[in-house]
Amino acid sequence: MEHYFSLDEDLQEIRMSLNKDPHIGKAIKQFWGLRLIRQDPWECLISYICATYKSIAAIKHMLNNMAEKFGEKTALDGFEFYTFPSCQTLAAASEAALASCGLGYRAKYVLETSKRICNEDYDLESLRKLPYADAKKVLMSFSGVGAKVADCVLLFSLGKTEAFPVDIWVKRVLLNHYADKLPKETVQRLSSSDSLSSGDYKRLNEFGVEYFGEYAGWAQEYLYHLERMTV
DNA sequence: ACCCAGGAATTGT
DNA sequence: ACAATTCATGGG
Repeated sequence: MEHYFSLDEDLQEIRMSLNKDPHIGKAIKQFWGLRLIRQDPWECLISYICATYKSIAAIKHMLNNMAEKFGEKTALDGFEFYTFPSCQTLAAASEAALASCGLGYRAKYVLETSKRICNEDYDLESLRKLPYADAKKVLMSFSGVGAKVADCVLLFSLGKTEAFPVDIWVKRVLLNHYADKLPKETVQRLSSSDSLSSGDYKRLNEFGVEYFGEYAGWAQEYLYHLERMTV
């Protein structure tokens, strides 16, 4: 349990190294109790593949559906729940059955990635040993996994604290509070467009990693939560 | 009915 | 390399 909530990390050092400006200072102060979870990489990978271009409420619904349909029913302290389905189970599922959980076009990605991990008996934990950039390339070779999903898995499951996932909320943070530190033409393009090209993702991601350093992922979480509370 | 969502793959330039 | 388009579905 301590491991799951990252309670062994040196929070003092992390907070100090991240406190580079008043805005993140405010976020750190407001979310003093924030922890990074360490999720199982398989569950994390599939969850974030499903999460692409979906609202958080809809994501919860999808994952519940998948667990009820493909997971195992277990009980703990009299509380019943369903485990997250194994890659063998999902690899054997039909695309239609996955789609009916609310996955839509993501069903194909989940199926392809499940089959590959199952067939190759791929151990996602082995990515821990690779440097951030190398592990990211491997993850992005799976179906349905782009830079954002890869960064989430690296941060939440594989201990890469320098990973800096850029979703629409982090994009808003950077535009609203860090525009003066970004290239002018990038800021202009981002504020006039709703989507994020792969090139601009890379620019924002690299800004985060360079500006906040080896704990950029923690910075992302502080900023993300502040932005969501502020709206 | 309408709008957009913790983006990625595909196609066009 | 980079920009535009498409993608299926649910919750607010």
